[in-house]
Amino acid sequence: MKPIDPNPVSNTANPPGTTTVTEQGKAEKNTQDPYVRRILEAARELFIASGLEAVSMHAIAKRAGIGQGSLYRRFSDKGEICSMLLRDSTERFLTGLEHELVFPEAGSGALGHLRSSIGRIVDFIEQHAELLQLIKSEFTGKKQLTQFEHPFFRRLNEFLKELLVRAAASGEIPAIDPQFTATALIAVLSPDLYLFQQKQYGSTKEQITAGILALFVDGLQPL
Amino acid sequence: MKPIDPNPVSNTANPPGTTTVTEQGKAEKNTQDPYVRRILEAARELFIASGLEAVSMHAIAKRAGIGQGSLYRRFSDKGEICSMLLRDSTERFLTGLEHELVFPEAGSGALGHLRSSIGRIVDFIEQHAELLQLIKSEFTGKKQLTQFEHPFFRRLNEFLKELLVRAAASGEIPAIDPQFTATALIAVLSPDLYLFQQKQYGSTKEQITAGILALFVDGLQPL
DNA sequence: TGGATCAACGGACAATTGTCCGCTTAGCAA
DNA sequence: TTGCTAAGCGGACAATTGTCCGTTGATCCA
Repeated sequence: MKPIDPNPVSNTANPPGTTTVTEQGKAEKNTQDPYVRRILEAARELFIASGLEAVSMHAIAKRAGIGQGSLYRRFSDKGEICSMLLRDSTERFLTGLEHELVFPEAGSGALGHLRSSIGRIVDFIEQHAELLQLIKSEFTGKKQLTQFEHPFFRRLNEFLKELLVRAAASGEIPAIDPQFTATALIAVLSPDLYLFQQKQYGSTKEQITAGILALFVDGLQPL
Repeated sequence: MKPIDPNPVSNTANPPGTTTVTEQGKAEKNTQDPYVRRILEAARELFIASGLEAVSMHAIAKRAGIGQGSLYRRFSDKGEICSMLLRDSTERFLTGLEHELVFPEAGSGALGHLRSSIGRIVDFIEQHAELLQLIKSEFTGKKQLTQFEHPFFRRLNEFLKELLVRAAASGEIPAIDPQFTATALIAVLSPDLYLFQQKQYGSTKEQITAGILALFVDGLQPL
């Protein structure tokens, strides 16, 4: 597909032991690359000015003062640009959730933890529904992937699975398939469903949260 | 957007009382229109020959021996063509489900009915996952809609809601929000999740069905 | 300092989607 | 039959996406 994008910082050989650059590492690096900054800055300005849909890749390249090819070398579609623009938010959000996995609040158990996390996730989805939706549609369109394969949802999936495993281990819920249940939870937490319920039935955030909790927390408690 | 497509069968004034043509009616009519038949036939042939993705609207028009404009007048995108190609299957399937709503099997109650229906829906999704997926992505791309707004999922939603209402009325499950629960069920039954579980974890149809039942049938039973 | 090398730049280009509009032709009245 | 009207056909066109390749400029060595 696209040629491998080598580390643009320096042409000298990599110091031993650092040859493999993780996806994460690459993305972090990108954010500091002034070239990438220009692109992201241009995109943000245009998005704010005209809305997400109205902005073309060509327009972003032009605004950033670079060619089409150069833009596509960094970002293979608009969804990837959105991903990067959301990166700070998602990173902070996921890190926060994962941090609590290491130092859980005492007292409420894994199921209580799940309950409060779902609330926070719904908050986050609500805040970023539109961008997340665009990320998803670009992502699934080009690369034949489902939303579940997006890095953000992957990490969320792992997080939820861990909570479910803990709840099962401590006997708070019966032994269900934690992998499947976590994915199902992601499906229900997706911006898609949120936006639909809101638009179609005028559901509030509280109603949606309650519905999810009834299914995935209360519903799982031992009979 | 596109000019209203009047009933192509006759130019004479409509008989009184039949002026409003339902979406349903329009679609039924289309299927019989030889012009539309040609398009669907061409599309089917090309799809079989080259796969869904590889076929362009232009190619379909060319194969059908008509112009681009004429093609777009009938079908605003590839997803709509797929919808129509699947129409017979979905119609038969939904009619079957809805029929049982009127004449339910005695003995198992609404919850048992829900259980068996979910099994049948998963079967159907499995059979048509690829086409349904394409329908969804085209649909959501152009018209800013979520998968839940597609006629097929709408009807499925209504069906599931009715079963949930009955189960709640007969005391088999607690009084949950049937509308939300039905939509959540759709989200979990979507081809997206099915394909992901299958591809990523090699899940079988039985495992997926079991996971759904655990959440939406067993999980809802009174505590 | 000068030349060789090569990564990466960016614009031109092909492919696709969806719209628009001039022309054809079917249907009707005289 | 002839002329009128309008439905709708279909190709040309604009817009967008994503790729390819000729060119540029930085780095390194002599």
